[in-house]
Order: sequence, then C-alpha cells, then structure tokens
Amino acid sequence: MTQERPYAQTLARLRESGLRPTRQRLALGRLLFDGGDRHVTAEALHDEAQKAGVSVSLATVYNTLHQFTGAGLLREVVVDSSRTYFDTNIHDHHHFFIEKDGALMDIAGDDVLIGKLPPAPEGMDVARVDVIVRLQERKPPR
Amino acid sequence: MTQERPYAQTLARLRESGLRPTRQRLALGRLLFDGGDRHVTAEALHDEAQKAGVSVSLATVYNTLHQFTGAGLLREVVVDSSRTYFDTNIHDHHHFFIEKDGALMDIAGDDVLIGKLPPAPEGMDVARVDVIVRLQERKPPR
DNA sequence: AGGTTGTTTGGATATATTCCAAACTATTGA
DNA sequence: TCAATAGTTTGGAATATATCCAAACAACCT
Repeated sequence: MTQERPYAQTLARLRESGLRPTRQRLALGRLLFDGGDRHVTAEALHDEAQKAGVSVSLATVYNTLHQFTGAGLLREVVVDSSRTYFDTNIHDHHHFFIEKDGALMDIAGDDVLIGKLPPAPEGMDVARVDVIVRLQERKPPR
Repeated sequence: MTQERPYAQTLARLRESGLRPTRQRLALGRLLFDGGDRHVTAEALHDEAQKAGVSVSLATVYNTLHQFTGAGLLREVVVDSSRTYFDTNIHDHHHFFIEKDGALMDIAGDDVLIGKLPPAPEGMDVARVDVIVRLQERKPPR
C-alpha cells in the first residue's frame, strides 16, 4: 500500500491513459487500486465513496468505470444479467460465482487449463475466453 | 420437424413438466422447439410471436421463458449484462459470442476440454461451468 | 355444467444504466 | 499569471429490461 504519496499510483495510471487526474478519478482510483483485487458494481463503489467522504455523482462513477475499462485498468465481468461487475484484476484469470449472494471470486489463470477449443469462425478473432464456475451451496445428504 | 401434429412435441414436454398446455405456451413452445437450436431474448420471441399472428403479452413471454427454464426445457445464458438470452440447447455445451451484434453460437460440449479446474470452496458445489469465447472481427494486418 | 386452480394480461412499478446540457476544472500557450 | 480551450462532472430526465399485481380468463376435474 502506498501510505505516503497515496495517489501516485493512480496518477501514473491516469497519465498513461490520457485521462486528466481529477479529484473524482483520483479518489475512485485509490478506492479501486489500493489493496488487493476487487470486484465492484457502480452502486457499491458509489456508496463506498460516499462513506469515505468523497463526493462523486453516480453518473461519474459510471463514466469512470467505463473509462478505466477502456484504458485497460479494469475488466468488465459478465456473470449476472441484472448488474455489471468491474474487476481490478486485469490479468489472465477466471471466476467463481455464487448466484445466491452475488459473490465473485477470482480463479488464477493457471488454475484453469483449457485443453481444447474450436477455431474461431472465419474472419473472427478470439478476444477473450471467460470461464465462469457457478457455485451453489452443498445440499446436505439426507 | 413435426409437420402434422405440430404441437405434439411441445404438448408432451408441457405434460411432463406439469404445465398446462395453454394456447400461449403451445405457440411459444412451437416457435422455440421447432427447428434447430436457438438463442432468443424475451423481446425477440415476443416480436416473432406477433409476426406469426400469435397474440401473447410480453409478460407471458417472460413467464413462459422462466417456467420453461425451471422445467429444464431451456437454459439461461449470461453473456451480456443488458439482456437475457434463453437457449433451446439444454445439453452440455458452450458459446461463442459476438458482442458487436449480440450473436450467440453454440460450441458442442466435446469441442471444449477443461483440463484443470480448482476445487469448489468448502461447502459449495459446482452447479455449472460456462465457457464463453468472445469474438471480434479480425483486424486486417496493415 | 360448476367449482377450483392455474394462467394470462395490461398497466404500473422497479432497477440499472445512459443521456443531456449546463456548470465546472484542468491544461495550454501567450 | 491569465484567458481561452478542451475535457469533466453533475443532477435530473430518459431509456430499457424485467417484474409485480389484481382482475379476467381458461383448463381441469368430478
């Protein structure tokens, strides 16, 4: 964690992406990138910002999440058709998903091996392969 | 295709699932199950029904898709956070997805081999593993 | 046929997200 | 340092997808 120079990391990332380092982006960037890998929804991040005393509109949270995603600082994870999750882990990896409570967990890239995959249709390239392991609570044997 | 007895197949499926064979369900079942495997959204199926001269409300299309899914006649596919797709292919298989135009294509189950997967967390069972191959148009080499 | 129960429906509602134009702020160059 | 420019933020309205609801309707059973 970058205790002193708390915004240095985010600042550098913003510069590289050609995004102006505004108060809002710096604050959101810090919430997102300080500490380990995270999965957030726009609403959740907005709440978190409020609680941290940072005033940001929900529209800006959406804008920022999309800009960060466009810049490769975040990844969008599609597991649930009712909300969009953003993942701070942008490395090769996959996910466990617990539908019951909407929880997402990373699976390290090298914990999954895809041994066979058909070729992409003519004229198409594979942009990404997502593996989603959907979990449910174990039913106790009767 | 069941040219004569056009509803026989759907009728049987509804019976097995304990769903009353209503005009709406029979019509939607026919649209869904006649012909090959399909991927539909509620809106799309609703439009299709209208065009086929079948009067069904959108609410009923949603109800029916969910009831069919609950009965194991359909599968829900989550690939796009803005709409829900239902798949008439209920066998083990995966998907290609072309974001640009929202097109989904099946990948036969045995065209994908998952060679390694971490164990589910304590107390959890794997309900399903979804593999989504996201495609994009090939960029012409310069 | 008549009663019961399951189904359908339009419209209202919920929820997530995007759009928009005005106000604001960072950057640039004189 | 300041003004001009271009990029950003904002609240509120708008959109889109999906669900809820209570009344009307239809299938089933006897």
